[in-house]
Amino acid sequence: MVEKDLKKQGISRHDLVKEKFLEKIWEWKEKYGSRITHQIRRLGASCDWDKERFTMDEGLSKAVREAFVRLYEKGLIYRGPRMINWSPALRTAVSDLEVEYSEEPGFLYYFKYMLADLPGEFIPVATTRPETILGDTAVAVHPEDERYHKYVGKDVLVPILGRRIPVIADEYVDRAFGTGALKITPAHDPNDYTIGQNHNLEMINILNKDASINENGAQYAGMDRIECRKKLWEDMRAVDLVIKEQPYTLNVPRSQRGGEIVEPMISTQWFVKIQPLADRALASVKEGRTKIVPERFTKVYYNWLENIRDWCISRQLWWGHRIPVWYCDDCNAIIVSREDPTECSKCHSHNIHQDEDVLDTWFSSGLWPFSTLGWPEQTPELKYFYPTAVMETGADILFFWVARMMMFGLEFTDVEPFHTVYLHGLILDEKGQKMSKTKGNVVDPLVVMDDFGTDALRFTLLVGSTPGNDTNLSIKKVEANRNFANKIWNACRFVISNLEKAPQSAQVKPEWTLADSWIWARLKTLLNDSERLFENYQYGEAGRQIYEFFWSEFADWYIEIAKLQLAEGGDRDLLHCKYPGSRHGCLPAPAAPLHPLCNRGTLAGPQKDCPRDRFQTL
RNA sequence: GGGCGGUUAGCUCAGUUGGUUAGAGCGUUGCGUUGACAUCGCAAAGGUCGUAGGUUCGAGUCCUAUAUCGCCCA
Repeated sequence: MVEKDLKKQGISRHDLVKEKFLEKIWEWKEKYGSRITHQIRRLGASCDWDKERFTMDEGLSKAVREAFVRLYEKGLIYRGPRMINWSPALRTAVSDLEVEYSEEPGFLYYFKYMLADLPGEFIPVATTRPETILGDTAVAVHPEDERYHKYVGKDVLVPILGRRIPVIADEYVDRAFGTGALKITPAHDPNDYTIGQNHNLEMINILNKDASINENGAQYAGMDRIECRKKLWEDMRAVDLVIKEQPYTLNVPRSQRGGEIVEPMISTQWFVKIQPLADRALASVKEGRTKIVPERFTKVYYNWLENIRDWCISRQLWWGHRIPVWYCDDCNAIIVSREDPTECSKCHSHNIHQDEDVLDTWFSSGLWPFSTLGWPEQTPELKYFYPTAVMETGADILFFWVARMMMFGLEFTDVEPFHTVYLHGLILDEKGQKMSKTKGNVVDPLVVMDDFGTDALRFTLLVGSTPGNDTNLSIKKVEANRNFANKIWNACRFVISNLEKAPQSAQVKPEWTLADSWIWARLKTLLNDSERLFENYQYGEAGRQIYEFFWSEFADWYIEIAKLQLAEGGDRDLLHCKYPGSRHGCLPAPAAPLHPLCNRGTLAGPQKDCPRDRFQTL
């Protein structure tokens, strides 16, 4: 976000010195961080605000280091060249999860791979990214493909560059797709990378960090990849290597943050060997120690963990937790340490420097349930608050966050961080589009609360949807619920004012009328039902039933009847909280289950007009 | 390619062990109300619950197929 703001002013992060840039980020954090907490407070969240934590806090940094070092010592963190997703604009690696794919129109380019030693003969090959030809190190065909069988083991020539590369046979090749022959660019395509490893192919990186062509691209060096695609294709056409272009729908990988095209590249990065962690996280849900609500998400969770790949945790950014690794400039030792070292642990040289990279933000977030409580110290807070009970979060970060908390929780504490994960859907804008800082279509809850009140918004958000399903935020709905909040308020006023008029001390328990008995029975049923629904995480249904009861039965009927009863005079138990020993109170009763749904009306409102104890009869 | 979700009243959506005339909000129509509430009340119109089969005494709810929209993963 900060980089975007700067971009509007024509500044890139790389134009600023690092300190200046970090300063800007802290400014942003102060501004928006406080706005977010302000929103949450206004929504009436009952939090212990003294325990607020921020990812970059001192205590969390300590936990991050501890976690990194432990994983490293256990052999679960390693550094090495691997296929990663490279974001050219941000100039950093991003994880698989941060890449989104979009279908876009493009072309399938057909061209000739000339046989090196058989003049005039060629293998036709199709590709969607011609510029990657510069990094080709093989052509693959299916082992049983009769068309190309005779060429396996021979060499072909890379167009323009003239490098000799082998023709190999691999069952991965789909005979029906394109020409049935596949060019292999192990350094710039994940599938080719796998094939390249299996066949011990050379990997030729052809891209610089800004996705321009590097020196391996010979005369194309320095061109942007898209420009190179055009130029190379023209040059190939000039020497009769082009067969045809065919319109084709591409699946383009784009960065979730910036939106620009992500390039698969070989790069040296830090990774977490994730399999052992994933196995435990998987087992605890399978064996029921942690439950996911709604249940259908367990399948999604399984599927992800069962097919997980090592997690690339290093980012070439300036903001974040620095990787706690130092390199010795004299003996090349790698020092991984909880404390900043001053000398090389091997040769005691003082010529050491820290790894420039920072950690993926989700690395620290994954430690959240215990890093915020002082871990690795066995603090009283940690003992009391860990593990917690219910983790409530958006379904969209099941992988990013929930799965990582599960994995890290089990790895570092041997206990699941929570017994239940409740996933809500997304609050979408009126058109059903995801709200995001990037898109700028965010509806500020503060504005909605100014217009309709906190309770109206709370009630709408909690009641207006069904677990795990997305909700379009409709102002009409907020308006309707504002009317409900108003109804509660007025009903409360009526009851309270009549309580004040009632005899101060009724001596005998008054006779119940039919209406009294009816509303009491209904209330008991409602309380049972709503409690059951709350326990089953069906907040929406609970809210609807309470709404229905309060408005259609309590307000429309009981209060109307009560008016008649009051007019007759005498003691009426349900409106007489003051009767000694009475635990009945029809107003507070429906207010109790309403409290989590709209706590301004049920707490702040009545409290103002009426002593608190009247609302504690349940 | 695999998986998940939606498809219910004019609009936006509820409806979780299958059970009497399928619900709400908004909108529409009519009537009413000067004491909790006009940010209101009462009433009405409006639905073959995507389609086609199946299971069952009974299906919006379960099964199979299919259409269509959306999301996730590869």
